Amino acid sequence: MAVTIKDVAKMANVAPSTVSRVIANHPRISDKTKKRVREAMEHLGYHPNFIARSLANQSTRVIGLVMPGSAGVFFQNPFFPTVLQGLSEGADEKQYALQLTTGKTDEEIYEGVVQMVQGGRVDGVVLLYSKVEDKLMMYLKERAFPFVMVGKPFKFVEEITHVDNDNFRATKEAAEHMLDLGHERIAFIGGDLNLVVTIERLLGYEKALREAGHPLRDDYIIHEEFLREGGREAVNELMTLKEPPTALIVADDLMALGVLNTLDDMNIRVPEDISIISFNNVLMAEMSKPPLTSVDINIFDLGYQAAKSLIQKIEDPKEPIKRVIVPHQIIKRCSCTNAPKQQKKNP
Amino acid sequence: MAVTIKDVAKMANVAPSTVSRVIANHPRISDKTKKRVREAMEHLGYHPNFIARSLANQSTRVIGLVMPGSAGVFFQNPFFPTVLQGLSEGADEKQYALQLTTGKTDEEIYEGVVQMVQGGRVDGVVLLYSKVEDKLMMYLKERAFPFVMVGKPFKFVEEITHVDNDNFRATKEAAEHMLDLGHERIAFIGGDLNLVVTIERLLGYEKALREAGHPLRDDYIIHEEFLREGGREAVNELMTLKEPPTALIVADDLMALGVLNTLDDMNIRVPEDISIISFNNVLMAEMSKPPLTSVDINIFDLGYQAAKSLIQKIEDPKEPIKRVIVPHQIIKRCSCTNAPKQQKKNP
DNA sequence: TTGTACGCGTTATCAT
DNA sequence: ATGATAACGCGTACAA
Repeated sequence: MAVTIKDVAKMANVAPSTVSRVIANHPRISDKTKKRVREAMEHLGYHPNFIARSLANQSTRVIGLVMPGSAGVFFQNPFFPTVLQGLSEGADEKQYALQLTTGKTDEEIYEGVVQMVQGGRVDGVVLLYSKVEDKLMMYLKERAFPFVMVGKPFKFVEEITHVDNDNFRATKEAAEHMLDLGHERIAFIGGDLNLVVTIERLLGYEKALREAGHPLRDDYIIHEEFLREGGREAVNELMTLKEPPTALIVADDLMALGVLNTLDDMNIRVPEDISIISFNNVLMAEMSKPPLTSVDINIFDLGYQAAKSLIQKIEDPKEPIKRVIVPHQIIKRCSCTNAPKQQKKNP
Repeated sequence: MAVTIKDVAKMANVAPSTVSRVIANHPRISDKTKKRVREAMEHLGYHPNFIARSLANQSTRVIGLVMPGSAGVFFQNPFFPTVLQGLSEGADEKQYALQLTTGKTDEEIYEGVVQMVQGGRVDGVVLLYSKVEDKLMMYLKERAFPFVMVGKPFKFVEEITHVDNDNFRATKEAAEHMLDLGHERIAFIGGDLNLVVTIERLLGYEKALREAGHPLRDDYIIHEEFLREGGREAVNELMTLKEPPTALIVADDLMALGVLNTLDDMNIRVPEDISIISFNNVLMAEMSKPPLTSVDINIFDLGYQAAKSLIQKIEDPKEPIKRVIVPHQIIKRCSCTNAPKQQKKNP
């Protein structure tokens, strides 16, 4: 059995409560006993028991992390480890620990989080995604359990503390970058339409084109959740249109890498034949050939701010709803260039 | 305040202990009361409190995950999310939760783990790496606290349950693959020499060359922990040797990608001018140009088996020391080809 | 400034 | 088959 507060008390000739107070650095304990108690702790190799402490305090200093149901793709994307790093740093600063939810299906995850929450395992929860209809979010909201969302809530934007980029504006700027380069035929390759981020980005894209007076073409908008061959056909289709696009806005670097591969197979050169800009600016973006122009969304910060905000909310329940917008910035590399003077049409 | 076992007891007109027994599905409780209690639980929306349960049981059903100190690079490597997925699945099956350690420096991490362990936050620990002198490992070993290591322990191989690949053999096979293709000038680019995996792989490489009767050349062995430009110079140096290698064994796909880039800048073609084989077979390996021949080490399984083994050890302390070797296999793609007939020398 | 006594929500032992 | 009671280790009114 481990050494407890009582053992320390006995050794220091004080009451257990006194030891407890020393641990909490209670002000009105004489320096003399403080010292004596600390020596006893040292001597016995005492370490406070978190579990007992949690039970007494009704607080665990643990934050639950919720991954989306489609964890497979989520895990593979460099986005995940990077937010995690941010969360880790934010949590660490305030001495919080991070706990992961496991579970494959949405239903399993939901159950897991309910256990976590009702079981008192965690003081708060971070939702690492934002999707359109989210039962889990509604559950947390209704119970008024402390949580923050990474991404923009689909509903109740004003009522949910969240950390997000301005994806609408970011994508608008990306499109405008292409427009500035003289492109007119700009296509959009987005991800899962159930994710709010996809919707926001699509909207930004559309807005930019509309403002520039360009028509929105359905055949220029693709949605795939592909990492590997998935989007091959889609890109193929896109590029064999009568009027193929001269510029591509791709919602994710990883997807862009796939697109790059497909394009290469089709003997279409980047950026000579087609320009590409993508999102996230992960490590691979700069290692690809050509290096990708990418919108850096500061993923680490997303995580860091999320942790910070959640902890604030946990520690002060009166903390108001907050919306943190993490800045983005276009990192220009080599995958974009001016539009060809006369835009070729496929025969 | 949440609904407790007592509330349920009151509602069902039984003692709290009876409710507890119903939860545990104790055999000698009449079906009638079982039903009555369950109805009450349902009605009140009762969820057991994990913390209280942990305190009473002296067990948390939580597994602690320890990342290496250089978490930055570790996080960026696709290795991490993939083991994590395996761990997650293994833990989930047995209803265990995963908790991460935070902390930047080795010292911080050490302290964090000690807190976790002594504080009773976790029932066991997974070390996600194996390095040469590991204070933390010694600590766990000496306390006889349940833990497993992903990778081969540097010392006490027989005394520490671990999950690993046969990295020695894997690398030997990789080198033999090159030898079979007629290569004689084979270089090795490894990672951090403090990691046991690096050592094992180096040894396997050397063994293969020695068996083939080829000399070991110091200038053919490089160690870098680079993801980006880091290894640029090293590769440059290697390729401007009087007798540059015709084949490269790279200890990590991500590093290989960097090498590929450098090579491209130097106008050295893969595989025409030089063959490359690397390790891990992560997603990027098949998306690169050319697609990389890579040794698949079944990272997911590494995690899955680690979780399984740890849980066994937690639940049965008499469980003997185990060593789990996860199989590997060479995935042949396009980055290797026959050695050039007459090996060019640089002028 | 310090000690006493109780509660946090469960499980487990010992009765009945 | 079930109930009372004592842990589990700590925090905290309340008392002294």
